[in-house]
Amino acid sequence: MNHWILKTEPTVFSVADLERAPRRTSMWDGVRNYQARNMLRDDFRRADRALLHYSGCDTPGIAALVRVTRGGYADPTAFRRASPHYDATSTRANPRWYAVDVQLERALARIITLAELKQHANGALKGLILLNRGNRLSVMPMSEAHFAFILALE
DNA sequence: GCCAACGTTGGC
DNA sequence: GCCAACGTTGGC
Repeated sequence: MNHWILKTEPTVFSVADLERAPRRTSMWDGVRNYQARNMLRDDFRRADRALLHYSGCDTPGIAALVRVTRGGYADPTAFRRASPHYDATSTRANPRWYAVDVQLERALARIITLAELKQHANGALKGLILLNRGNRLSVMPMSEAHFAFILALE
């Protein structure tokens, strides 16, 4: 089983959106970065677990625990002209972009802030991609040890 | 294939 | 609002 961090701006997509969704499950779509795309397409598996990370907000940090319920499949938003994520170069026969489905396992009792995670950047969380300087990836792999450590901070 | 310019991300 | 970092674009 793989472990992931999924980054989102809470004003765009939040834990509340997952709570409202049928079966608390949403498509994770709109990713338009090749490195992230490759992970969604090739490495995401049903039953993988992921931490939802809020960025671009007052208090960046980990907000929820989710489960992957469907591995990579062609991102349908790339096919829709009206979608902000529309990409004419992505076709059903040869999709360029991929999505996965995630289900909310639970919101965390509190936001585990990025500032708090950084305190462990040279210790237990050494190597965590989220903490890399200038990191902009919206989908990141993480080790099971890092995953467990972060949850234990809750 | 190189690389400068540009746009975007995202923490602070 | 600032700025560092990065990805993409496009001219050559």
